[in-house]
Amino acid sequence: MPDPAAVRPLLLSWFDRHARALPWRLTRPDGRRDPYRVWISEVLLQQTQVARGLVYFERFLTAFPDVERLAAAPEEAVLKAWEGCGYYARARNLHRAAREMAASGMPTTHQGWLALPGVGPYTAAAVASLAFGERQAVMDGNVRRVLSRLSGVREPTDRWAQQQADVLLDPQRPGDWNEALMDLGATICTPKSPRCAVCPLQTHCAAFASGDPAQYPAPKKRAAVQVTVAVALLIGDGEQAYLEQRTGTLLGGLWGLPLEEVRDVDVAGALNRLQQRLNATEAEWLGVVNHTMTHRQIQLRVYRAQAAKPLTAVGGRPLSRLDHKALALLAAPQPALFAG
DNA sequence: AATTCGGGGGG
DNA sequence: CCCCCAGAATT
Repeated sequence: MPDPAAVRPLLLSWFDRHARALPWRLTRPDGRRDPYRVWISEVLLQQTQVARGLVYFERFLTAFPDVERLAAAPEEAVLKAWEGCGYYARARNLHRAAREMAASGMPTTHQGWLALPGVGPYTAAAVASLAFGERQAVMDGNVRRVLSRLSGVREPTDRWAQQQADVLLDPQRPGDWNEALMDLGATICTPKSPRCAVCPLQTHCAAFASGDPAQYPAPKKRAAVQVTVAVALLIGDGEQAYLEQRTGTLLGGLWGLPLEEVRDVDVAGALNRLQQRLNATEAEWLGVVNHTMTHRQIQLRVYRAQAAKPLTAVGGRPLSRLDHKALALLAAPQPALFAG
């Protein structure tokens, strides 16, 4: 653990010159960030890179400029704005939280924010410090890596990292300190090939002294990828189709083609269940779609059939990438061969 | 403490 | 192919 009194001015003066200009860092007259923008951006950036977050932030704020309009919108419109961004529980929780705020007011404290759905220790500390000036230290992937390196601790626990962050937090500029630590992690103290030569904390860093800073922290263990095979039925075409709203934790809230999971390698059985459920005609083979997610590999076998079901415009519903790929089997023209 | 939840960037 | 990303909720 480096000396906080020595490290704070070094990092903050670096931050004063090199802070990233980001749209959610718009500063209000009182010097603090706008809580709505901070909240939306923090949720958007959970497990999502900044470059990608920028695009969705723009989209989301155009659709829902303030918490009142977010609360007034139907959940499906919120998911539509979030479409393609992943971890859709974030969008559903954002919507629920907005409705709580519309009814009871926006919290102004760390504890108050923590009580909202989709707001955990990281997001509560970020909003409390950036928008309300509260002394709360954020601990995200960047901070964890920086702290691991400064102290030379290869396997930091969440508890350890949070305690380190709490002690290091600059009590005079808690919001700036938090952003500074994250900016350092994102632009200098990167996971691979950190740019130690230009790091303001180089002389205080145990990992730099070790000669191989990239070895800190040790990589996390990952769960095995689960392989899933499913059958989907396309009724309609690539633009007007019969869609169902998914429930449960996987892609919950999004819409997509009706599907049945294949068990015991019995594709025909799954297809039969699907046809019976929808009272559909004999199915025609369309093609296969492979979709990889972090922890799951889905092979979707897509068929086309006729059934007396209402068709809806695909573009008006929030769909996952998986379903967009399946619909593209029919919407896309056959790849042309070059002749001569 | 370990899993689960998307999708893409970058080595 | 691999790890990682301004994490949170559930088990």
